[in-house]
Amino acid sequence: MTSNHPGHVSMHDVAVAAGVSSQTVSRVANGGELVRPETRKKVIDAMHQMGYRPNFAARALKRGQFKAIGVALFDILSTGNIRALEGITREASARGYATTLTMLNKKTTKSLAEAVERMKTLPIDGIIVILEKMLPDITTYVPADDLPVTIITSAKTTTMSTIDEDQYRCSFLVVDYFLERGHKNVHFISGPRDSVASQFRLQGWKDALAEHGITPPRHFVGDWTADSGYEAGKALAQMDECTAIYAGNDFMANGAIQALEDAGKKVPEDVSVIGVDDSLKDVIPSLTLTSVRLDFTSVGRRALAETVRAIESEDILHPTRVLLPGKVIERSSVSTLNGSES
Amino acid sequence: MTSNHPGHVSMHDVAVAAGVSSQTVSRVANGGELVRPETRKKVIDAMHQMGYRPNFAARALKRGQFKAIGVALFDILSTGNIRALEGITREASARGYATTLTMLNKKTTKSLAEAVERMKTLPIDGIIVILEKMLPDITTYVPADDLPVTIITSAKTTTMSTIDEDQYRCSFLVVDYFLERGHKNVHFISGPRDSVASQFRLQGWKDALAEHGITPPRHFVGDWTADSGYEAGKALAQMDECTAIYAGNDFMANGAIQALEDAGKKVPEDVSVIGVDDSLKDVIPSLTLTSVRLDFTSVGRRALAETVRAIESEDILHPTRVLLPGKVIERSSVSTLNGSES
DNA sequence: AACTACATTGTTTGCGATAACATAAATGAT
DNA sequence: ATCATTTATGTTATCGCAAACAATGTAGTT
Repeated sequence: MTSNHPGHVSMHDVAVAAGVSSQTVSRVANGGELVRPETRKKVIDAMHQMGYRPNFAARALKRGQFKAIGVALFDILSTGNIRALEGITREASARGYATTLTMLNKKTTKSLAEAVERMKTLPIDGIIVILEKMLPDITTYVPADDLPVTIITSAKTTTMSTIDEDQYRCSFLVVDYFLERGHKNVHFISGPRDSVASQFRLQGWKDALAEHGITPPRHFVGDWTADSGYEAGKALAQMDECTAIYAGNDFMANGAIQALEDAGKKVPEDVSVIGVDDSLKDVIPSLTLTSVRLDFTSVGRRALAETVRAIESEDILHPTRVLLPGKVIERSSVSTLNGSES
Repeated sequence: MTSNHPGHVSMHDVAVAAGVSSQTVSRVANGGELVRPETRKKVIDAMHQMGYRPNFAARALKRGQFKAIGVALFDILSTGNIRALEGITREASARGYATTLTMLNKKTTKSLAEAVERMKTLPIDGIIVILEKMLPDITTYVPADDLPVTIITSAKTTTMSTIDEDQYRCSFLVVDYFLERGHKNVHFISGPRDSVASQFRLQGWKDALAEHGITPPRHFVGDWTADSGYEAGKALAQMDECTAIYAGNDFMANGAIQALEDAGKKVPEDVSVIGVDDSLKDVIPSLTLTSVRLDFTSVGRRALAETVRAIESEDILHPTRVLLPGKVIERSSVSTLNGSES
């Protein structure tokens, strides 16, 4: 070892051991063309024997590329974000990219901008931001153009590529599902106001009902927890005209169901309920809750694919906007009412 | 820009613009000592104006250090693993380290060894493996000595540092909690056999009972899901002597409770239940389930701290083994029996 | 004035890998 | 046999940064 980094075996070391030039070692290391089989074998043997591993920094310095993507997220404990992260990591690994994680704290556009700047000093070629929370002024943030940035959010912006579940259409899925089964109206328990997802679903719910000439009733605002769903459910149980409840996630749906049953209403006989996330399969035995499954893993995969596309493309690409549709997973928390049209 | 990496501004570029040598720029960039305030200002102005950011690869090549930790995990969807990952990432960020993620697929020691080898080509200075699943021959795997490896597992090995929740003592916590409240025996619904956590908890449960001269009853083996807990609960409901159930996680506990209630037994009046993970707070309204909270976030933090310690220490450290105690979060799924000693 | 001590800046060098070019050996064509 | 072509290998230069060293300047001391 001639290096000043103790313990590291360089190409030159291998070259000396194999009796060739370091360029030949380089060729062998990179799936070399034009190396005689015997030479190759000599080099490979020397590599193994000396425990050679290419130095990432040197390679990156020469190539100007890291083969790595930085991922920034605000909240790692939410189901959707983790699934997205999983999708990103798996797709990245399949494409030979590594994934570097950064946790963000404050949910402001300024902190996002700072985080992106900080990430640019990291060994990465592109950035994916998982932005569940609403940043009202996200549209004003224009990233520097030297590193592709993809954002997982439903918020609209024309300066970066975005991708997400189609939160807006998710509400149409649910509303139509209820209406097709004879329900006359759909009550909504939304997530917190600062969630992008919530805002789009709220609008979608209103629009979906409006499309059928139905006036949306007052909606409830929860905080994603079962307890907040329970509160809403308690109030909804008093409203006799309420036959269909659309909850922003399964936790709140579960809370609402509990409240309904505590108030003597049966699900789905008296009131039908649909949640979102399909997250309770393992948690509740013989689960009956019908739920919209949003495929966040795919969102992650697509986000990564888009980022890599931008990295590997020569010229600057137009920002794209992709929205993936959800899917109703049918169980038995929805009943069909008499006089149904379908 | 003189570089062949289009868009990149190098120290030299800044140096020319500021009318100094690139070494002076370097000094300013690294919290420079010995630079005259005016010179520093000139340089900083030039940096900002030109949008200079240090090149990570070059810096790493020179320093022989990446300031990054690789994290390998088999399963990103389990609560414990995510929390551990969160702890690692936050602690890393606080210490100026980045976190690079790798997903493993097959749960064999060989695949672990391969993954570690592959990770060594990444820009990282140390490796943390989150190893929830049992690898029977983990003790035989000796990592190469050029990169510190810390493993999050309860399995014992003398070749690497390990850290985990004290799964074994977790059972003592639960058993003692029940016995102190007058229960004469404790039934156990364990997780799957290939889980390290399960194995240690099973042994702990047996030993804790034995310490009080109690013969452990037949235990049930679940798969972490509520449905498997329900099955066990159905059987346990038939056993009149069963007053206390220790479930390997909250999902199975929840399933068991459902089964007990379906069989006409009340919780906690007839049967008391304790789960592990404290993971249902947001999921079930007015949660009553008493549960052991394992602080996986701390495990992650400690794992990172240990890895960094090994990296930054000059000489090779002895592998350490750390086990963090859990804590019973009291709610109301446990009743005190008549004739209790305490 | 001569000298020391230190503050400030510049120059040289090399980290490890590889692109670009140069050279040498082997093969084929006429 | 001679020259063109291909194949196989070596040489040089460089990516951007920072350690080590060198060179200057400036202030304080006697």
